[in-house]
Amino acid sequence: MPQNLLTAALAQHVSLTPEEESAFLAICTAQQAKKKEYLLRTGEPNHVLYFVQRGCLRSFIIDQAGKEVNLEFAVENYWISDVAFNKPALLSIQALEATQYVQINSNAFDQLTQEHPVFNLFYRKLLQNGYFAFKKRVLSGMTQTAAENYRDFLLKYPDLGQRIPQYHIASYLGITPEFFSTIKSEGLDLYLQAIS
Amino acid sequence: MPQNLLTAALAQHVSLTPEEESAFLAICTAQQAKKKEYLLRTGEPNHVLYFVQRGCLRSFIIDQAGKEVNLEFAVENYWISDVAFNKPALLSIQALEATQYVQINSNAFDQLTQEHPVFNLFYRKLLQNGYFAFKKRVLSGMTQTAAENYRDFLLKYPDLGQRIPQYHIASYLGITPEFFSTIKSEGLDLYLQAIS
DNA sequence: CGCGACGTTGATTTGCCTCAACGATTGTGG
DNA sequence: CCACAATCGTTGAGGCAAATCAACGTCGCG
Repeated sequence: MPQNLLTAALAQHVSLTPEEESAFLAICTAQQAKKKEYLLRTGEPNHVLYFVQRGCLRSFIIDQAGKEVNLEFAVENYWISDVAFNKPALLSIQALEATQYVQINSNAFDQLTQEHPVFNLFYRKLLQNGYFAFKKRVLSGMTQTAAENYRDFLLKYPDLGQRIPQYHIASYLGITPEFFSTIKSEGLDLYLQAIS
Repeated sequence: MPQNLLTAALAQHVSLTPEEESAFLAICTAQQAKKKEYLLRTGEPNHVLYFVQRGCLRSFIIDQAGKEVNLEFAVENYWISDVAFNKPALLSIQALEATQYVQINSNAFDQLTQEHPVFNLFYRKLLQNGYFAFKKRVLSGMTQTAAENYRDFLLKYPDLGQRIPQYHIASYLGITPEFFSTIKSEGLDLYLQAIS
């Protein structure tokens, strides 16, 4: 199992003894998904946390009009999951590229935290980061224009624009592919700003 | 100290022994704020979690254009805080009515979790609920019209519209007071739908 | 009583969407 | 290995949602 990325991601949040680290790795299972493969579908029972080692996953819903709306992308070194465990999933999760990932069962993780309380802190930090990111995104959605949100996207996912279809990015930004196309052609300057 | 609401809010998430409950109450301090009083300002050190017993708090930022943008309201029985502890605050928190609340220091809470691990679970649930709510709000922002978001607001805060100035609600919805006024006059039917 | 804060209304403008058409690229079966 | 279809990105015309700006009425409060 290629554990380097995963253990590095752990170390980013908490420092672990070798025992703790191996107890954690014991509840992880390495998986791979082909392009377009579903890991989870809305309504299915949901009790898994995903960590991407290579490739790209997306989470999305289908809105009232029947359109897919992308909520998040998870590329290398990202965690992704539905919103609440042990309930029917709100989101669907799908691979956009051939993807190597690790999955962690939430019940096994709960057990792990009882034996090794340090993982409470780890999970808390994970949650706080996600919470923080989405609070900021709500604010961005209220205060910024689509072109500015695109600039933020470029900073967060520098190379993803070259890896997946553009309409997925448009959907993530909450705009149509047509308007996204317009933004890009008008706003090359924004890109230059972003990478400078 | 009026503890009934607070202990009920705890019991909603975890079941506690009398010892655990009193250990929790020991780190809570009851406070009150006058209308318009600030509990926290952007940039200040931030290490407090708030629970509202009576009245109303709001969290907001000032955007690039200098306008206040409301992120959340906390009325009776709501928790509210900035996004990350022990960092300069991103948000400001202000009372919109005379407010009774309880504040909990995050460091004291950390200590509490070490003595009583059950509070890890409590905090985790609090975080998950908040995370969940904001993920849904990002999606709502992308898929719904302002009138539909207003309907959601009415369901979440049934009487708040009668308690605070309308422009605060407009700001929370991400629209101008003028357009909010238009929505309301056109969309009384939406309200009737919402309460039915 | 008078002033300032608040809500409303209307005219105009902007951001973004819908629909339609059209190249370019990809991939797949023959 | 080619031909054709499907997928994808782009462009343009027209339309709707919401913003901006300005003016005005109302109310609560000093």
